[in-house]
Amino acid sequence: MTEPGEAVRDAEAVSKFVEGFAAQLVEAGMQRMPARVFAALLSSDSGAMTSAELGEQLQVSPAAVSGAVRYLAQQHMVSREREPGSRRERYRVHSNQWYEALTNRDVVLKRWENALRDGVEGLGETTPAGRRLAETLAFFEFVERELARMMERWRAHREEVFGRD
Amino acid sequence: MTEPGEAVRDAEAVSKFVEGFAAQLVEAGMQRMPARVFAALLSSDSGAMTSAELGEQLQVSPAAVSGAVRYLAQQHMVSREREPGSRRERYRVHSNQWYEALTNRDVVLKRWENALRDGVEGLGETTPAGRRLAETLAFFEFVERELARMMERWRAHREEVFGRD
DNA sequence: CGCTTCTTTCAGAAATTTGTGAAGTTAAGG
DNA sequence: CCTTAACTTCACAAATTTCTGAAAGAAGCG
Repeated sequence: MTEPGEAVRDAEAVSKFVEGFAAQLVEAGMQRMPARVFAALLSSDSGAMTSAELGEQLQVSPAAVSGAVRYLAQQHMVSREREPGSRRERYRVHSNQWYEALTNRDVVLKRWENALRDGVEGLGETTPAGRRLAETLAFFEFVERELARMMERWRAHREEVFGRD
Repeated sequence: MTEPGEAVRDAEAVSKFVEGFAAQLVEAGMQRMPARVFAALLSSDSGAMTSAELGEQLQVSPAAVSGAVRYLAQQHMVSREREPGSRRERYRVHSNQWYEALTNRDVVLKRWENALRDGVEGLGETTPAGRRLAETLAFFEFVERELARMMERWRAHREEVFGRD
C-alpha cells in the first residue's frame, strides 16, 4: 500500500509533466490534444492506456481521444493494440518507436525537398534565386543522409547505456 | 528587355513556389504569414525585399508583413537591414543563416529536455515511467550533440560543393 | 524643429481550429 | 442473431488565431 499522500502527489506530478511537456510540443507545432495524449502515455508506468483512462485523466471526451490517437498513429508515435477478449483498445508508446517516429520527420523533409526542386526548375537553375533554392535543397538532402546515420549511432549508444530493450 | 511572356511567367513561377513551399512549412507547424514571407524572400533574386515589396507580392497589409517579419527575426531566419538614406527597411535571408537558424531548433530541444528532466524528478528515476522519460531525455541530449557535429560537416561539404560564400 | 515617409501597435472582424454531444458503426458474447 | 460495449464520425458551438484598417510612433530630410 502507498502512504496516504503518495497517490495524490503522484497524480499531481504526472499532471504537471503532462501539461508542461505537452505545452512544449504545442509550441513546436503539434496540436494540443495529440500532445496531451502523447505526454500522458509517455508518463504512464506501463506505457499504455485505454481510451477511457486517457479521457478521464485528461478530462476530455471520447471523441477527442479518438481524434488525437488517430493523428498519433498516423505519425507512428503510438501503436494501437486490441486487448484480447474485449473490445477495449489500448494505445501504447514503445520506448524506442516514438523517437524513431520523430526521425520520420524526414517525410516532412522529403516534401520540402520536392517543393524546392519544383522551385529550382520553375525559376531556372542559373538565376540567383534558383541557385539559392538549389543550395537549400542540397542542405536538406545532406541532413537526410546524416539523420539516418545518426539514428544508427543512437541505437548503438542506447544499447550501451540502457541495454537491449 | 525581357521577351513579352517572360516577366509574367516568372511571376507565376515565383508565386507557385512561394505558395507551395509555404504550405509545407505550415504543415510542419509554422504560421502561414511568416511562412509566405520567408518563401518569398528565399525565392527573390537578391535575397532581400522591402516591406512594401513583400506586401504587394503577397497581397497583404503592411501590418501583416510587420508581424511576420518580427517572428522570423526572432527565429533568426531573416535579418533586418536599414537601407541607408531611407527609412525603408529590407529583410534579408542569408543563404547560410537561414538553415543555421533551422538548426537553432535546439532551443526547442533544450526546452523539451527541461520538461523531461522535471518529469523524471517528479515521477522518480526508479519508476518505470521515470525510466522511460530518462531514456527519452538521453536521446535528445544525444541528438543535440550530434546536430552540432552535423552542422560542422555540412559547412565543410558545402564549401566543397558551392565554394566559399 | 517640423514634415513626410515608413513601420509598428492595437482593437476588432473574419476565418479557422478545436472539442463536444449525439448518432452511427463495429465486433464480442450471450 | 441480438444485445451491448466500445470506438468513430459528424454537425455545430466555442475558443482561438489571423489579418486588417486606423492611429500612434520613429527617423530621415529640408
